[in-house]
Amino acid sequence: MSGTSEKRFLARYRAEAFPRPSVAVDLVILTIVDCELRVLLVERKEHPFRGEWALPGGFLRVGAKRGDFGEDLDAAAERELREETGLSSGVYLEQLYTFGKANRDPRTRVLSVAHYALVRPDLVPLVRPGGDVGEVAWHEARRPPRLAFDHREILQTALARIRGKIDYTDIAFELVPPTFTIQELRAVHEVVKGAHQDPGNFRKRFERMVEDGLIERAPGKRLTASKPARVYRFRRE
Amino acid sequence: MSGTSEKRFLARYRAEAFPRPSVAVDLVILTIVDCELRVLLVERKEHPFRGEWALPGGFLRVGAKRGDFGEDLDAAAERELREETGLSSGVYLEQLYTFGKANRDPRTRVLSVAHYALVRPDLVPLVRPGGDVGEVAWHEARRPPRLAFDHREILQTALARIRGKIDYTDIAFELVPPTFTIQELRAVHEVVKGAHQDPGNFRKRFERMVEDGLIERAPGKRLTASKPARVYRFRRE
DNA sequence: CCAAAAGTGTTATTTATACACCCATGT
DNA sequence: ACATGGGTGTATAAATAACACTTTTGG
Repeated sequence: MSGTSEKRFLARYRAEAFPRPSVAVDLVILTIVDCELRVLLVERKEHPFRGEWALPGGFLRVGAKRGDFGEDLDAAAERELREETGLSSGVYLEQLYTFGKANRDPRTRVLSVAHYALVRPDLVPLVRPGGDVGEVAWHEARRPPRLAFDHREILQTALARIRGKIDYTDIAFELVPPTFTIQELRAVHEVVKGAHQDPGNFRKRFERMVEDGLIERAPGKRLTASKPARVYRFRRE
Repeated sequence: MSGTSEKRFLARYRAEAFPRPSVAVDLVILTIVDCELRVLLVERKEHPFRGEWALPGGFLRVGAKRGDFGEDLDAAAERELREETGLSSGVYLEQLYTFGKANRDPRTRVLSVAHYALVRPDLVPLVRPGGDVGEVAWHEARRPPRLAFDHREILQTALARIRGKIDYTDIAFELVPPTFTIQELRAVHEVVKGAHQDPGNFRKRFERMVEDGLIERAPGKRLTASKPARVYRFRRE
């Protein structure tokens, strides 16, 4: 398969012949706290956009030496997530879109391969902003402050994505604790869609998921302001 | 907004400090001919994978000089599409996914920002493979030949994408001529989903789209092997 | 007792699925 | 005349939506 002429070609290949873009991996890290969608933002310590809020992210590591090509793209996203939150597992992470307007970064040509992450509310207290950065905080995802670069557009794209996926995928379960009540799951749908969900009708959808084996009863009850509610858990296959 | 300290920072910024990946824009160009999903492939003239089939594509153009940052990512995709097919309008083009395994290209680190395009069957005869390349041909998308790089995975991803989108978007209309019969649109659904669609039931869905103003009657009839069929057209808003 | 939220039920409308059948046309 | 495929109808099941109601708890 790999003939000698191909080997010779590769040995002679000059990778530096053409200019290349930098590639950033930016993260839209979302959670729900107090029935509000929140996004994790960092304050920029350096130019450009110094002092403004931005999505956490970093550059894709590309090996410098021959034979070392660096890290996989999805590994870079996981590394960034770990660096920014301290969380290394139990977080849903998915590639979102690649943003590539030529002048989106004033420094040089930078492509942003944006990803989004969904952090369960029970993990939020464990989030430990990574070492070197300055201010890090959760903000209202729907009313973010002024954002650096095209990060506002990236955020909007992420919100549109989860809104579109919540009805036919399992992502809602990434935004509730390991055990949850019907109302808690309904609250997730309401927050993500930004629309009221009828409790009775939602219950029917919920019960269908139980029948289908997607959800199962969990022991115990959840104490609320009134009548305690039954708790369930998502059955990961 | 852009203070003098920021201007100084940008003036001093050394873009070449860290190694960068090459960024390719690869295209999954699909059409339907004779009730079969087809993908446009090119034969590689150079190493690596010389002589094997591959998705058409090329490198993102990044400006070399300061102040010239090159072309937008979506402009690059359109340019590639034009170069490979000669078609400059009337073709649906959408970003698919960015593939970034570190060793997906044996030459050097190359990210592939894959896009997919849908070419209406009436435009297929107008396709003029661009200048310099060698063999170019339509292949069965479901049974492609051996493909270079990770292009098989990219193709599969594109097929999965259109399968998932055909029921709740307008992409089916990108795979029929400007005017079409109910059966022609049904054939598109059957080919994309790979499953039989009941003619009577599909007609009901179709009629609902007519009521909703999404589709309208077009003058004339389509001659078939038997009774001539009514033709319709998609109403672009 | 009472407010609040959990949990249940009713009905109408729309949509999906399976399938039987009529009708116009070219050969 | 007849096979072919266009065009139509019917019955059932299931999903969606609007909304009224009962029950169980904490205060």
